[in-house]
Amino acid sequence: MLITSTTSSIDLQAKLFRGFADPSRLSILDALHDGERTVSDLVQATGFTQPNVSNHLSCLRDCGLVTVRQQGRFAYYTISDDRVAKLLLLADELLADVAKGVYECTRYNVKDSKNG
Amino acid sequence: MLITSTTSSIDLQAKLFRGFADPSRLSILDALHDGERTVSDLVQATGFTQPNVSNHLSCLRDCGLVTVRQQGRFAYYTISDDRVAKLLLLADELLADVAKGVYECTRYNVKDSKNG
DNA sequence: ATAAAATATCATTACATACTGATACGATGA
DNA sequence: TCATCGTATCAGTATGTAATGATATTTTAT
Repeated sequence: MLITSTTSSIDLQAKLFRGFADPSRLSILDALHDGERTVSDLVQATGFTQPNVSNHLSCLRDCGLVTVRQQGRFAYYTISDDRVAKLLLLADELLADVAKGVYECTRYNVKDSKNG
Repeated sequence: MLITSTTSSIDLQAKLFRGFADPSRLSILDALHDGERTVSDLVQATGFTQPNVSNHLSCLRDCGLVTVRQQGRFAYYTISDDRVAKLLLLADELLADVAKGVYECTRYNVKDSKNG
């Protein structure tokens, strides 16, 4: 594979950010903030359906943002890297100043993560 | 508006990350890294069409990630906040370790930002 | 006044992806 | 062995959004 198009750093970055660009996944990451949780824990914490949670987890796992520890029929998920939490924190800080603009931005409409 | 559903912090965060979750917008932000640029500059730097660049810029502007300075018929765009660059840098660092997983993640397929 | 340049906006189209319901799989306990 | 639990996977659907081409708007130059 010589002349093939290498996936640029920018494309990977975009893909990484997509991992964070969904309220469901953010809710899950938020629920993982205090330590490892089973899928059922996360289902209960978020109110999402179990397949939905599992799908998002598999996405986050593939991207290396969370890791799994299998124990019996339970799967314990954890945030894999401190920088994930760091990134979320930095985003929150930035948001504190630009929240109004983000809120009013009509380009994309994120549906409410709660009371769907 | 009393009983209305307040947009949660998580929804806003997701929306903010969406601003970064697109290769075109990242390319534009990347091109803005060294200072302010006109729309034409960005069109040339990225190879995207002018309406496309303008659309993304208006999105980034609404979200407060870039600011504009009008001068004659030119519009000079700048990254508005240091933390935007900081966030991108942190993402790059994280990516250095999880890139393989992100690359192999099949959940979403970001199309190549170059050679479209 | 006219033409050209720089930018913004609009409608349309095509595609990506989040969600759901059904189901399969593996592990545990009776 | 059988039933149940926890989790993963799949196909189908609906929706959101990025890109395009056309056009409007404002500014500068001749």
